[in-house]
Amino acid sequence: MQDYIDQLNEAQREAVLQKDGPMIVIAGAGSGKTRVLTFRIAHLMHQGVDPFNILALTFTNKAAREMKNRIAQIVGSNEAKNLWMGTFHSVFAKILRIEGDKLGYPSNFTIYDSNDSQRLMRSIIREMNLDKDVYKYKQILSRISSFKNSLITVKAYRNDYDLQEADAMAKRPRMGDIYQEYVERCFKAGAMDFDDLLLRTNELLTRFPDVLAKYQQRFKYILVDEYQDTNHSQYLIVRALSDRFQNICVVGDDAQSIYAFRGANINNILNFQRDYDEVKSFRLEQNYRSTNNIVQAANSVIDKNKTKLEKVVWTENEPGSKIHVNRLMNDAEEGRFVASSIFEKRMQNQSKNGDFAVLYRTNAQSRAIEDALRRKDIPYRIYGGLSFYQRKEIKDVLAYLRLIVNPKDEEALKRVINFPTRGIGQTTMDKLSLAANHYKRSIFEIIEHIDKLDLKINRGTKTKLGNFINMIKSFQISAKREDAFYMTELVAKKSGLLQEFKKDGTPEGIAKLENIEELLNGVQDFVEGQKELVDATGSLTEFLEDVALATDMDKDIGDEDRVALMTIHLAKGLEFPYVYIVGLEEDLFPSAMSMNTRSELEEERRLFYVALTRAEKEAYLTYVISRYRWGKLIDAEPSRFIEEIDESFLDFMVPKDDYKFKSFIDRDIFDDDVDKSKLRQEKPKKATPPPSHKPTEQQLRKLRKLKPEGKTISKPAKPVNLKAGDLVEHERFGQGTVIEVNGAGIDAKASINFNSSGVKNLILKFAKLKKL
DNA sequence: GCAGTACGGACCACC
DNA sequence: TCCGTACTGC
Repeated sequence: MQDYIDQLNEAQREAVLQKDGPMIVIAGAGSGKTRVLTFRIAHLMHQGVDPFNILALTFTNKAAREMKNRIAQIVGSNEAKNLWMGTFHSVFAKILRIEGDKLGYPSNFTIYDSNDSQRLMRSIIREMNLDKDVYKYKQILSRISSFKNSLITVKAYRNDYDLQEADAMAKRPRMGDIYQEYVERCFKAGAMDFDDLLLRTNELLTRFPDVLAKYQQRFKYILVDEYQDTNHSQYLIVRALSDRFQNICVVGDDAQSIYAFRGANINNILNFQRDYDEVKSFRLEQNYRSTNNIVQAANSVIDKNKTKLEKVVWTENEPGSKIHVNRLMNDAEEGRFVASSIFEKRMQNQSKNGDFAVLYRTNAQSRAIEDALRRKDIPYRIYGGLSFYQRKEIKDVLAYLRLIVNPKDEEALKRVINFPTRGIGQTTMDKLSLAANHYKRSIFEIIEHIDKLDLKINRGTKTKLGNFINMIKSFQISAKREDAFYMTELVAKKSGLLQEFKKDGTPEGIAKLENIEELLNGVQDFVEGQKELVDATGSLTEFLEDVALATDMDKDIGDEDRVALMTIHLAKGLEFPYVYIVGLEEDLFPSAMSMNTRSELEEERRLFYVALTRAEKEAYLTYVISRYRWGKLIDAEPSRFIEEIDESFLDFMVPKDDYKFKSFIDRDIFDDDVDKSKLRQEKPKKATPPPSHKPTEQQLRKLRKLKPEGKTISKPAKPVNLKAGDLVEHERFGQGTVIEVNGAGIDAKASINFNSSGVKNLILKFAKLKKL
């Protein structure tokens, strides 16, 4: 252990050695925060603290897994596996499975993901006959989410005149009724949404002092990572649990707080010292990750924020190259620039693809980058966006599995009762829903007792319903003895899902089949992993919980050597030698929706700070003159964030004079209460004049490929012109020869003989073919 | 009950 | 541009 401690710098060592009492570690970007956390936990165990008494809450499951592995290397895996370590959501989901019956929940409760919540909310609004343009389901849900995160229950809402008044003013007087209905429907379905996992934990700890005492006693030492991103609900859980022993260690960086939009409260970290007595505070300010240029550039940006803890990040690393800034004509050009830059760097420096990351503000931006990388044959991997588990076909399989575990799960039932089609349509479902609400039972139960009820459903339909229920019940019997893998395979086959996707021979259908196959592989891995554990069996229940709380960040970057494409939010906590931050334009980054108030803008700036500090060696910033958004080409202006970086750290790849910055800095921005509409008027709206710089040879080459007017640039046509005999390559099928082409334009189809998989008919519009 | 199609809104980030 | 929903005709 001493060996490990000797590796630390002074600030890190002090934080590791401090054993008891409340403490806060303010950890600058790249300052070895994870190291401190791991060593601290290992050190606690070394001093005789039982791992069973340590609770460590991380931001992602992956972070927990990695930390556990590292601790295992120090103290041995037998000890490490008894640690309570995971995200808030996963740790408290486990506790709720044990204690949830006290709140009236079954131990096999379903976890609704945001998709389920949205579907449920849409049907509630429909059933209540409300105007869907006024009661926008997403807005309603986000309001309910913020209620839950602030521990405002339905009852509390009903007692809060101000809240109700606010909703009435927003022309949504039925907010309270919707909230109530939503909560009741979730409860009736035996389901918790993400916010419930925290809210119900709070309820559990407040209403049952003995339960609170039990977990206070168990978690003698509590550590919270990324404390700046905790919301009020999480804050209260941590406070309650740490109240007895006060051995609470929080780690975070206020400069990297980027989740205010989902209720994270930066004040949790800013006020920590006020919340506990005699707080020991530690600052990790030496950056080991990035070059000095990057560290200083990032500092110069974050300096513009007013709300922050004092902290100076510094480094002993070499200055390194300046941050490159480039302007491109449009998003396609931007993609091409990034791709060729990666291509060149890879050659020059003998770097791997995995050394590069392209970061963007919104998922929609990935497409142009993707196209360009594909054209240059640079392997890449997109993180986030539609994650694997969000895909339709996967959600369908999962819905069957969920229904087996919890037949009350209404969203799962609605999803699959008529898919594949079984002749159970909307009319029947409406009748069943109505009855379910009336009798306060689940739809599943209503169908079970359908013969005793008079629901005006004809005989044929009743039989179809009965068959469905019987199928699920037979699955349930198998699930009692079989593991998750067996069950998934059984369901995929017996439900008719596989046949459904098999029968349409389109590339999409094939892709779906492949995804289901991938799901099966995933389940198998999971089951094997679980069976090695003492307290797990690889059951369906375990698998579903794992899936429900899995996030895009949990996927291992792994050993595959690919360029990483992801949003900045997803990149938090990661690092790459070369980082490209694209789309640095006003209204995109900072986002148009985050310019209303100073605090929103400061969050965007922190986001930019996070992006910049991911880079170890070099960072590239790009922006474009016009960009496709909402299917239209629109003018863009460079982001104020570029201008906010001290110029001495920048290398402008096109002459600086040509950057059309608006002066944001001179004008002291605005106060939080300024109305957005006024700002809009203030802002001079002008068409961006065409650039008047003397183009470099490189620029000229690019421009020649474009039509003279920026506005008329069209995206390169996707379908490749093919004729019989052409040699082509397909993403999935590999190389092949064109046999014949039918039709023209977007309807064109081709028969292609692939070397590995034989003849396929492809619709060229969809097929991602490359002519060789 | 279902398949095909027209239409309007989404694009901010996520456990 | 893409997606989900509503509408239409069988």
